[in-house]
Amino acid sequence: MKLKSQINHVIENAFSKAGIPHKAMSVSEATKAEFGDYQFNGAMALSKKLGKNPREIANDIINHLDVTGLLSKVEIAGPGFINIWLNPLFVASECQLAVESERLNIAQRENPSKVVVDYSGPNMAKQMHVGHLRSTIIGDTLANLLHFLGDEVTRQNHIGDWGTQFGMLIAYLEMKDEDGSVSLKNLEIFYKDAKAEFDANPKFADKAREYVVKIQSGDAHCLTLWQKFIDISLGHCEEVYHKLNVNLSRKDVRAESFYNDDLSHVVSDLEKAGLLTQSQGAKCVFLEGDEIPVIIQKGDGGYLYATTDLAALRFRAKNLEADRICYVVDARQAGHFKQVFKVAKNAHFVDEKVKLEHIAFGTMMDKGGKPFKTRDGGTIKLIDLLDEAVNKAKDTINNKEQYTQEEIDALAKIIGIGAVKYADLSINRESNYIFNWDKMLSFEGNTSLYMQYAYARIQSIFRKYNAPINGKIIIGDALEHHLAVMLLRFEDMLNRTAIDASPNQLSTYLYELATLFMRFYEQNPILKEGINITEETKESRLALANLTAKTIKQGLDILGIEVVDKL
RNA sequence: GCACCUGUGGCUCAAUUGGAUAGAGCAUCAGACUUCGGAUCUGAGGGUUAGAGGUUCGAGUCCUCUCAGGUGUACCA
Repeated sequence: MKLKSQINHVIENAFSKAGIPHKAMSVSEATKAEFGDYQFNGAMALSKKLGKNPREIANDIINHLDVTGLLSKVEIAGPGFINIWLNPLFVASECQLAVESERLNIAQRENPSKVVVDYSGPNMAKQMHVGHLRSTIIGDTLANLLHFLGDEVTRQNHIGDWGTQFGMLIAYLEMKDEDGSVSLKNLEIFYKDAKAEFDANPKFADKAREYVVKIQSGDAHCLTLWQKFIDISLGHCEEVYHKLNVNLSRKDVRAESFYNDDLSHVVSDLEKAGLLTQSQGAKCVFLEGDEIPVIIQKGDGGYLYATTDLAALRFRAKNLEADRICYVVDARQAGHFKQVFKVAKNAHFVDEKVKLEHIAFGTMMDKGGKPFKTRDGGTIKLIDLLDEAVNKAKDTINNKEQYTQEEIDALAKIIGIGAVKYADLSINRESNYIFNWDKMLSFEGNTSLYMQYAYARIQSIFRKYNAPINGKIIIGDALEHHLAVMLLRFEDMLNRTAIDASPNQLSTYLYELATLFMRFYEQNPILKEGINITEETKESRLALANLTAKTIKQGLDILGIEVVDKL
């Protein structure tokens, strides 16, 4: 439920009844338990505008506050904070609605947006490495989240399948004279071998250059070779997506080559709009305030990154009719996107009201805090990282449950992949990322395993109980109240996370929720032998545990992390 | 040179976008088990939020300067 807006509504009513000629600002979650569940800090801000003492204003507000139903207590504290306690009966009945609802009583958007999320974008000439991890899983999480909230999401995998290097690669594939299934097993080696041949053999180099032109002009033989190469390379990526539990498939691929035919139109349309300037032989757009222009067409007639991006932006805005376009790309390209977005709007390729967002994430650093260099060979292939994570997870499984080898494999996959994803998704995406193998594969503290464990414990209780869980939720003590309010905050948090496109808000929430549940569970036993609680209390606690489990599962599901009933 | 980003306990990160006494995890130390699953829970120590000014009822958050690090900076993507 949208808890905040309900409380805000009550405050707004008090504002109008009290005759305060201002819009009420939103309440926020209380920073401490002793301050209640929510707090309203607006009285201080209004003090100057109204020429009144903030405590007086706060008093005015609470005197006109309709506390029936929703709230149980309000209090003025400090300079004019209004502390708000929710009515336990209201909290209980809302939790009840959530636990009985298919989607935890979370509303689908009334006015869904059409959102394009551009993420992953691997280069077909190379194997995916650890640097591709962030774009892939942050983008996937964002797409999952927006979809869950009811937006119309289009995932776009803007793969790099076009450019001069492909002439060399397909010429080499042809030389190898096989279908590629052997030679393309390792793209790094294939690329290196092709490059060596290119440097050593002038005849081959000529052919490679010739093939570049031929692909671009639509030569059937070369296009067949090229298609074969792309298929195999894309197959490698799909293997990674599958292991990563990422929702990207072929239908989401809209490659660079897709926009190729439109590039000349981009140039002519910019020309018509009077935005193009010849400079040093190239066709450029100069933007106000920028020293460096956006180069649209090179001196030799070739097109650039920016040209393709403009074509893609126009396609997404006009053909896909997007209201919001999110680019999940490394923060180092901030300047590029700032410029391209501006050009797209100036040229009316994209309507002014369309939101263009660069969902930037920090650079991958090594342990010494230096940027991870892709050229120095030091890259770790993504697929190897994932396999390592799964192997490491296998070692940590204490085989109390007497699993079969097959079950262990399945479990290790869920734990290991979850750990890798969570390690990444739980940190603020904008800060630089220190790549640390140990931390990434650790299963202690704030990791996905903690949430998975909490979930499994709850399922274990249900197995023991072995009866339908449909009791009534009653808030029995402060800890239960705290847990229940946390559960009701889920929807507000998801909406905030969607606006900011910051998965770490979701992971922080889940960790807090799981921690709170563990405390609740230690303090308030449910089925423990020898305890003396009423049947009502037991059923209420079971229902709260059930809602906790459902919420954890739903949250992890958005992050693309699976849960299991037994660990 | 110019522009942008970052700087929070020993380490890795939070901080509801300007709110009350800056919170977690790891590590360290001390507790709780014939476990409703110990992959857990309870507690302790550890901070002048890089530094100096400023704005205001109130600053880790906004402004200015300094220092340190990172990134970008015309035909690669």
